[in-house]
Amino acid sequence: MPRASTSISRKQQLLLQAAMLFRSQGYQASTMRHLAKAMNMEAASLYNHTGSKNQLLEEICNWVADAFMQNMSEVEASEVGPQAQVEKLLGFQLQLMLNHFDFIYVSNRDWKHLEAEAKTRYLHQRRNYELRFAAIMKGGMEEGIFRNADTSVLVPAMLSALRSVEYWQRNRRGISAQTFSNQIIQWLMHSLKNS
Amino acid sequence: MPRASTSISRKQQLLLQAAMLFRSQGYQASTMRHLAKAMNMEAASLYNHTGSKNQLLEEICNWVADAFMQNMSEVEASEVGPQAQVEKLLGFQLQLMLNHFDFIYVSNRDWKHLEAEAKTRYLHQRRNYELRFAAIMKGGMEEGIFRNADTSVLVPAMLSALRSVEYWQRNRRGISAQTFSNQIIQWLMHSLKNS
DNA sequence: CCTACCGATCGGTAGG
DNA sequence: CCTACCGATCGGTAGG
Repeated sequence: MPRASTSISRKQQLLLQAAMLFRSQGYQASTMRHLAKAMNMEAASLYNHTGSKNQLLEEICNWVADAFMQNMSEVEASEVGPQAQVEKLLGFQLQLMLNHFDFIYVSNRDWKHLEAEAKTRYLHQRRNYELRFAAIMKGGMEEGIFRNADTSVLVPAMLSALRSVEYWQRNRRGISAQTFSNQIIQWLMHSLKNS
Repeated sequence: MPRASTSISRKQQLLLQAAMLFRSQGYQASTMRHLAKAMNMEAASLYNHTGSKNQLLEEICNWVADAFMQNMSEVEASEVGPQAQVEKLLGFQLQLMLNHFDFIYVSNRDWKHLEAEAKTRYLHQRRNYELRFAAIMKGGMEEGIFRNADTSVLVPAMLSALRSVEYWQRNRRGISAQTFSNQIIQWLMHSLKNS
């Protein structure tokens, strides 16, 4: 949840640093002492800004889930055809993954360490996102715009394909983020074509 | 490295249990005491079968990397066209992912916890696999069989798409592993078509 | 925001 | 393969 401008609150800094640390070391391997160092304070002082290490993870996952759901709602509200909706959705998701890589990476990998209720909520939102994505796809198939396929296979496969941003981030090949994003979208949209 | 038949050695059992535990809890969150329980022994006794917890991870990742490389070599040796080679490669990889899910999942997520040399070796093998995959793809593009694309984007995207087996494993939808595999391959091969 | 500190747990060893 | 145990480190609290 980075703000564009100045005056970022201490709490926001903490969340940013936590996401960065969790991404590079993994949630379990990340220690509050290490996080404290990144914040230039003692470990004990962190507890003035968060209730626990797990709460930081929860806030990261919640932020990501909310962002996904907001994108979905915005796309559904747009009065365009299935093809444009899917393209818009993929674009939104890629922008999210590129601009907030640490957050998405951590939520994707470390949601298993959420506590029971938070984990259930997270998984429900994920499932909901997939179902609404599948609904758009099905609409497009019925209109004959997309080739027929089992959306319970195709949608997860498409979403997984987007995770190749992880490859791109690790060793940014010559191309820009925007070019990368465009090529992925172009390939995926082509893969749906009916011809 | 599960054997099909009986008389599986104690060491193999340990590796299997470790992979299962690491997958469900993550490497860092998995304790030797928990692993010992799964093996019906005390934690100290595990050290008669392995040098350390990290060695177990290393053996898991090595086994996976070797399996990938063997598949690639077998495909390269086959005297068929690019289209059949890619299809074969995808089939091999999916079978591997479906039959040895724990091993692949752990190596995909927890290789970061390998020690320096092992990590370097692992990443080199991964990179090598991707490059050889890309070479096959380029061959197909030059022959006009595949539509042109930047393989440094396309190959990681295809490999990422295969990771949707994780979705399938989590909540096996009505379809069988073989049907799932066929549908993914069909979709990916279609996405490469030049028309 | 810090000093001081604790109870729990971890990977691993000694010695049999 | 077990009992006994250790040094290190962890998340978190007390009290200011």
